[in-house]
Amino acid sequence: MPLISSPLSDPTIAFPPEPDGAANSVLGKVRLILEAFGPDDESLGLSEIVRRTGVAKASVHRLAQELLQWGLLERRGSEYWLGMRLFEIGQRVPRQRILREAARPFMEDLYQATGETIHLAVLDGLEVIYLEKVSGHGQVSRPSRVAGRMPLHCTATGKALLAFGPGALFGDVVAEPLARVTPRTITVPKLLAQEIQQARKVGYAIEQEQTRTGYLSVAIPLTGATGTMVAALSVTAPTFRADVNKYVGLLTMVSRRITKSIMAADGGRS
Amino acid sequence: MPLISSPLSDPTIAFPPEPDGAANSVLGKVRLILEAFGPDDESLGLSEIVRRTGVAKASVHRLAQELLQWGLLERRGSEYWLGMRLFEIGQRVPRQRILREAARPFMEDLYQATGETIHLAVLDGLEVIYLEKVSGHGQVSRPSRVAGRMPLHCTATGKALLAFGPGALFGDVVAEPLARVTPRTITVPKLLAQEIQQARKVGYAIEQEQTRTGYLSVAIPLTGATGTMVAALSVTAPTFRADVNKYVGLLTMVSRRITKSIMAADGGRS
DNA sequence: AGGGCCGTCTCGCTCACCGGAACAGGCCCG
DNA sequence: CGGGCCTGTTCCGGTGAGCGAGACGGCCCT
Repeated sequence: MPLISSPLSDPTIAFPPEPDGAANSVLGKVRLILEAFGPDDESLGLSEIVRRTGVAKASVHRLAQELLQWGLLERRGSEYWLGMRLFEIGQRVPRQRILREAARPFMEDLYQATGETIHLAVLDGLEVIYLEKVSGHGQVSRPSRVAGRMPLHCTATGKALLAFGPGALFGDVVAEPLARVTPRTITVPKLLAQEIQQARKVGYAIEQEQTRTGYLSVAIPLTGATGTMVAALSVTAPTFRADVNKYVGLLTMVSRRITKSIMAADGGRS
Repeated sequence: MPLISSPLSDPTIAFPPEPDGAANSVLGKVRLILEAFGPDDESLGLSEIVRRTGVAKASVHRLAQELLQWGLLERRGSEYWLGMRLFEIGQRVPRQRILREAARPFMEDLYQATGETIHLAVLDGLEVIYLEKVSGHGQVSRPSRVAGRMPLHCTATGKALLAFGPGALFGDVVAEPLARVTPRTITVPKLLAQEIQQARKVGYAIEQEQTRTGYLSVAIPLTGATGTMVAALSVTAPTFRADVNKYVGLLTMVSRRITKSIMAADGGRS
């Protein structure tokens, strides 16, 4: 909303880089345009994009034409949509492609054996990001999404990553206050540290109604060729019918197989 | 390989726009850089990108820094990788997200009922592009990939799209010679037309060893809210154990359910 | 017919971008 | 050892790609 910090001052006097996120480079504008599309937006009109980005209308129009030609945007009527080519390029990203291709069939097995939701997640920044999800018809109100992000401290996959991932991670996470997601979410660093310690001991992480009331999750780490932690695999089930021991058994078995599969496919990196 | 058309001439004398596909806009360069990463490339060095794109090294370097900051590229050592944010943005593309989210659980059902590979595909240009794939551990040599492309005339999903998609499509496809993928691939437009006609009559499309020897596929169209064709769903199985009638039955049942599900979720568009 | 949206297009100024060239480090080979 | 040859990185002056205020026409409301 605040377009310019001080409307009276000559803009040339203001801080040249303009402290807000906007950039005056072409790429900066393109970034603003593409990120103007929220996770739930289907399409946006040109003026709406102008409103959200703060970029001049003529510029948005010009850049949109070029993005259209590339296929990063598509157009129906006078509405812009994120284009298929974005999906295509996104699927090439190796950090998700390799893991996903290796884990997919095993996630299928897990789903068949449990009938519950299976997640594959990796660490990105200080959050987990879901690479893949296998689930049935269960209709919860706000379901998790592929490529969706979640905090580390309230998810089973997040705890697994905290326990078996980079050592400095825990410190960074508790540096900021831990968000309360449900009444049972752990927001005290000390308690979280205990859980992580417990996870290290038993080899898996667990979360009960800390992400969604009525559900619990069990997660196990996946290690890459070098022995470094790269991802986590989890089963999520309604608490009333969850069988934690069963899940742990299945996950440990599958985890070994996936690790072996990754090492066979990938030479050594990552 | 041919760097400059005539190595002796002063480059400033050469055609200023350089007739090849390269663009002299920032976005054009960025496109070249991102598309320098082939489907199987994991990482590229800066010089390799320069070689593939033909963009000046200083420019690639500068743009790469900016892409790095955005997260579209990542870096380990001195190698560039396509970055996680690309995956994230790609998953927001509505044309795949909506369909995929609606179809996912049903594809799971199909897989459980058949044990065979299930594909979800849409039309993009004159090819099919796979939005989703559910399969087991079967290790074929060159497996299909999510976001991979295939010709329309040799795949079951492609024929379904030809039969129930836009009317002008067939003409565009046969305008160019039909590539032979296996010995059984149909390369004669007349024969293809007959198959399409047959598909229209029975309501599904079939393909036997026209994409891969030893395998057949059955596909069914999925219609959106407006009644327009939007996608196709298929079962692929080794010919020796394939049960076409069973697949047709399952697909027709599931197709109706997905269509209903899409209409419920999506208001009316697409 | 007026006011408010919308998308489109023009046009001269100017600053972001360009890219040749120089630089620093690693590796192999003579 | 030193001289190629390969990396990735940095500098810097010239310039044209990109910029955005503003004008314009179409559409839907009052």
